Amino acid sequence: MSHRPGSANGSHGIPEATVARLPVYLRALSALAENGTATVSSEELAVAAGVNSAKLRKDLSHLGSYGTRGVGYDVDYLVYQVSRELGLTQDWPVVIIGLGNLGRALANYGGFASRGFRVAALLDSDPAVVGTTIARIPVQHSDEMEAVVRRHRASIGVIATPAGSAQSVCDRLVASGVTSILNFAPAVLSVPEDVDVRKVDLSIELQILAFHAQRKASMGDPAVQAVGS
Amino acid sequence: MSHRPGSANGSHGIPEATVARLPVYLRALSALAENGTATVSSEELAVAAGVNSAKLRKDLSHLGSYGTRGVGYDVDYLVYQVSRELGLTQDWPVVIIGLGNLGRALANYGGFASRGFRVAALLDSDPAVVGTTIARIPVQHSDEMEAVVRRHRASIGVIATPAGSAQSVCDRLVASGVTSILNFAPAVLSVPEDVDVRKVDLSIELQILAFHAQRKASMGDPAVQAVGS
DNA sequence: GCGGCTTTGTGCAAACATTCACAAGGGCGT
DNA sequence: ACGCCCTTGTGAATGTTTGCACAAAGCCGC
Repeated sequence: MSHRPGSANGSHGIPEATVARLPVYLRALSALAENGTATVSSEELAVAAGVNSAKLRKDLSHLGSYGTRGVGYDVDYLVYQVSRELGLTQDWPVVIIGLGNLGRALANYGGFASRGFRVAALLDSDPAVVGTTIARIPVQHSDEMEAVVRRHRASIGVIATPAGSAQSVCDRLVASGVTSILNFAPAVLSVPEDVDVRKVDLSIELQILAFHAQRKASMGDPAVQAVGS
Repeated sequence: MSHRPGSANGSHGIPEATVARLPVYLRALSALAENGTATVSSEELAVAAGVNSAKLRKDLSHLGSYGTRGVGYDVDYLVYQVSRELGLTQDWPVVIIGLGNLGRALANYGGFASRGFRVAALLDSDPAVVGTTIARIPVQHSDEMEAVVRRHRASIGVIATPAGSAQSVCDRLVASGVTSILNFAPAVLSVPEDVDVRKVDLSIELQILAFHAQRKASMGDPAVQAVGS
């Protein structure tokens, strides 16, 4: 990720940790709105989002003073403010590259389409897949990448290829003008300063779980407890 | 996630931020090992893992002094040490619940099986899916969850159900003895202290990308620059 | 064996994030 | 209009993470 160190807390800068939580708040708020709830306190929203209420208040305070003391936050208003801050009031065309099992699942994923994201095009290099239709969208050949990206004005690319092709696909996305990349391939991507990469990696998550699971398992183990003391 | 605040840097505690990076190092190391590389310097490994070399050295120093000054790290030895620390020298049976598009992709995901993780069982509540076979594994009914979890001694559960059923599936996993959960459903799960939950959520990642993309877009926009100054 | 070259491991300071605790402020009943 | 109660917004304290910069330490050639 290319975040300049000094740029985090500048004149209008929202801390990275806060940005990462805003989508969670937004989801909780949307659920409340659908529920018909008009206002919500920081404590209630914090519980729904699974965080501490002081943290939630500080996070929201970075967006502005949108609450009313003694009352709480107006749900609809806050949904709008958070959406706007996250840039979800505009349309984000997304291109998915790689339509194996995962890419197909992503293309069909409903939650994708909501909230301003729209799957604009699908690309793959396998001739057996090119030409087929997934989720009503035709799969085009990766060679068309640059033309497709420019035509759809896509600025977000999702890489769901095998690890081996991830970097070259990434390079071509960047060359086509994409500046935000969501990478599902188990590979470290190197990109220019101004391009953002976020990584989603099940294998890593499982390994982190395994670490904690092992620690929990060894807690009850007398041999290890003896060593630990 | 249920990490007691004080437990982070105890007697043998490895910082959470470090744990999250160990799998990345492990992957880079495995690639080097397959490549036939015998030793690697912190600088080389840091580049391969996409981090700063000082950070890498400090991370590794939490596991012990496994490097040789003036030389670097023995790749095979380090692979072993990191694997052991992460708990990957043992077998982790995993149960996947929910076999929609995503669950199916996960069940078929090859990288899953490597590194000690083994898909032990598949569960779904849809009668149309129960009884079918995915990746050579029969899909059983969710009602069998407790029996299946106990029979396979599974301690890791993967939730790939719709958001609506996630909490109830989670509760039943916990009741069956699962203490590590990887949640793909867009929902906040509430669990007891001793259960670890990690969340993987595309929608959130996309929203974070959108935030930064919007900021980048408004940087070049004269109107916004004027307001910023 | 010794000096020079290289790379690790780490003390320290700065940056960042979390949490507490409370003053400031707004609504509501009287 | 006033005072009480409730909840926000935030200063200050604490904890965590990062990154620099360098001393400690191993290898190699001579």
